[in-house]
Amino acid sequence: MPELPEVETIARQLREHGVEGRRIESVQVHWPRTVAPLSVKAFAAGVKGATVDRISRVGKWMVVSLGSGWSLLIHLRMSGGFSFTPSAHDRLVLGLSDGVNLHYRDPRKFGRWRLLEDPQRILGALGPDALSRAFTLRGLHGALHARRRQIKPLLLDQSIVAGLGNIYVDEALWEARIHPERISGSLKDAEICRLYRAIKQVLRVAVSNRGTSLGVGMSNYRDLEGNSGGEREKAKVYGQAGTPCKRCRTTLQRLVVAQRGTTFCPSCQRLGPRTSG
DNA sequence: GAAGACCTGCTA
DNA sequence: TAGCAGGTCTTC
Repeated sequence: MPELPEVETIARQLREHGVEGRRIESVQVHWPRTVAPLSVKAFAAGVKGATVDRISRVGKWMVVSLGSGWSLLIHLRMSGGFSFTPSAHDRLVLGLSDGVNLHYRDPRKFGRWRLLEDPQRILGALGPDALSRAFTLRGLHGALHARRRQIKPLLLDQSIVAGLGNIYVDEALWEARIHPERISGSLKDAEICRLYRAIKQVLRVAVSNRGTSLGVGMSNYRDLEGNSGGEREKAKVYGQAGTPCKRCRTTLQRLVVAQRGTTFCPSCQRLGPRTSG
């Protein structure tokens, strides 16, 4: 489910709901793999009694800094989410001070909670966060020209830039008019510039819309208020194969790039030089 | 790189 | 019933 904008939305809502400052009084783990490689016992022992100091986000990781000096790093993967009320797929429940229960649900059980003394052990492997100042045009240019890889899988690689997933890569490439299979090292300066701006813009708009919802297949993204997000309606290409391109009216096409479903405009996003016109 | 593994739920 | 899904990790 979540890419950068959804994780950002959830982190903000946890803060707005006053989770920061609360003490974790109880821990229930219903799906032990969620906290692997720690045992449920070790995980609970490390978390119980700690205070939630700060909730932030790096890439797709939610970072919960604890009063103990340790950090809880939460990755929602495909279907993780939070609620203050129980639901069918609760995998972990934190009992907070003042009787608040924070329920982590995750139907597909891919999500992971890591308890670490040094969060850099995980965050250090990430590239710059796509919405941070550390992600620069120069840096993107260098990363693209340093390799010869298809641009889409490169942008999905969290060690290059952190936060993009399948939806926003397709959206950004459409916005920048770049074919998803273009080789990174072949992109011209003007294209890289368009791409850089498109990534920032697409993510900023999505954050201001409080994240996205799939609608196709599993529409289980819900923010803490139970809203499904508004970005879906505004997707320019994701999930829109077969409909006209919003820029040129050409029918959007679907293909598979690096094993990921991909939608693009065959007219706006060309692989090679135009053969005519 | 590519394919499989990890999982469940929804749609065709 | 098969096939697909917003993500990563491991193993060829």
